[in-house]
Amino acid sequence: MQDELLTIGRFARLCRLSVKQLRHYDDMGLLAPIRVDASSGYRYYASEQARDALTIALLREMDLPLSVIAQALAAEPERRAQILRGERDRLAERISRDQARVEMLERLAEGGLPGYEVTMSREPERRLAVVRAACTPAEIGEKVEECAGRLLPVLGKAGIGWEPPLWGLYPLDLEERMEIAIGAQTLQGEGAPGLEFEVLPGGSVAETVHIGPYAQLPLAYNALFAAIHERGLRPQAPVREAYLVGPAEAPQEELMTRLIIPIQEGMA
Amino acid sequence: MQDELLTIGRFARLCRLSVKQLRHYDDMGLLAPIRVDASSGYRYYASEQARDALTIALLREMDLPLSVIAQALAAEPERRAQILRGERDRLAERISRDQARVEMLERLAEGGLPGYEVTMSREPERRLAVVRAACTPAEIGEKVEECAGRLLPVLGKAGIGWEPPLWGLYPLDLEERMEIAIGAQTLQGEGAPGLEFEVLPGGSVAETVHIGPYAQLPLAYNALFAAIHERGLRPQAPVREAYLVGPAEAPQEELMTRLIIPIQEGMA
DNA sequence: GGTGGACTCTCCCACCATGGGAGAGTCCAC
DNA sequence: GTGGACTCTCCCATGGTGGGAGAGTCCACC
Repeated sequence: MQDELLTIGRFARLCRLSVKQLRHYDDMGLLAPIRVDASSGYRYYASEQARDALTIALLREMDLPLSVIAQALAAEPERRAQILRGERDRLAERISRDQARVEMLERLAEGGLPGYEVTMSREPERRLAVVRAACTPAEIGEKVEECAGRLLPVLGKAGIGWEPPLWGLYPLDLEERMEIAIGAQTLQGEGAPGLEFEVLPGGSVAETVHIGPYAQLPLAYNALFAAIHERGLRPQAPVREAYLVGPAEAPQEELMTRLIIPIQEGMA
Repeated sequence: MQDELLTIGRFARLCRLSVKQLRHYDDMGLLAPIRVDASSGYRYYASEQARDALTIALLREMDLPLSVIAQALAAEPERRAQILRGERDRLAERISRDQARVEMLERLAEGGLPGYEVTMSREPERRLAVVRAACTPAEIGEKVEECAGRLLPVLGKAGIGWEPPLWGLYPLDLEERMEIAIGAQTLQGEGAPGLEFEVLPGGSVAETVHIGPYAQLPLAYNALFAAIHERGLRPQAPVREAYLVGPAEAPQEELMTRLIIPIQEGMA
């Protein structure tokens, strides 16, 4: 082992980092040189610091923020593993978001930006037996499944007949805490434990049909809202989805969903 | 259709964009309000602009840079599809990088940051018959396959016997244009078309064995370089990889690779 | 013991997209 | 006419890196 100290340039080459990076890491207290000349301000690194520097480079290549790297380096092995798993989860989430994005881009590139035929029409009044839940935008998928799984047995036990398709009711905006409902159209029935009834008013609506995975619904909503706002109309909550062909009946690519956005009527 | 103009706040709510965003898009010329009051500076948008604004919001959610969105909006449908496909490819690449990162993080979290046993030892001189190629870091995988696919038939045709394993020779740094070589140890042979011979000098080396996918090799190299530099030693190109268990013999998780970095000797 | 060239220092600015906040001005319904 | 909600412009911050200016330092070679 040599005790010679390394200048920043030499050390940078060893560790596959730029001089700028090393200076930055010094400034933020992530990796300080072992000695700093008081008069010249020159930074000197020891060979032993190469391990930390290489680790930093490695973790940066995995896209960990420097602040997290600092925590990880300072932490006990157990805590460190926990931090790394947290970052792994963060990346895994980005992967799944990116996958949805790739598919949407694919579709946009194929079909062009329009791609959806939006119809302005009228809907009859419908009476739904519904089950409600609160969730974040990311959880919608599971929550909808869960609600449907609660709704159908309750209807069965209560002896309430219903008419397909299943319906979903959603707020206009995907906020952090949103109220959703899954329902089935029915004429009879007067309420049961965990079951409510909701009457969807009839009237003007904008609608379109989306064929494909639910992850690509944003494309259809984009077309719908574009059509509505272009006409100077106002959408009205709740947005309605009718699951014409659901995940139980067909693969992802063949799901068919009717999207309906009610229009506020009687605007001055 | 109403001809009323919308203030920025109203328009922002319609399009799920923030006021700040709309102002920014105006400043950069991506989406200018249809009218700007000369005295007050107030921005007024038309309902018809909602389509563009929604499209911008949609494409931003897919992580397209604003500059690319501007291009896409201004381009003809054909060119637009081309741009979108380009962005799709960019995202797809990020996905595959992220997947490699996730697996490495997983491994780091399990095995801890050390995880590799680095040995300082001596290697005998070896004479290799090699095939060379130039590539970028991203192409290494395919290029190695390709080189191996060229090497073995040539050896066979020339009647040159060789001793497993296959070897790979790489530069110390993964640069944008790197020279790699794939070779097999052999005693006989005097050259053939597209075949060269290289003698790897014997001497001090640092080595370790990596078990798992090639995408996780950076972890092993990290440990190797850390060990080398910690001792104040200098690595010397080319880095050598011996493919003890290759992709033809076992699944990804069971690949076994010996990594050898020669050490510069006789340092003053 | 010079000297030249390579290195290093600190500072400031730029990227990208967005948000926060200050301080001033504007709109509109009551 | 007034209050409250809205809008304006400016500046700053984020995170990680790179570029460049202008000044200072190191060291090997002559």
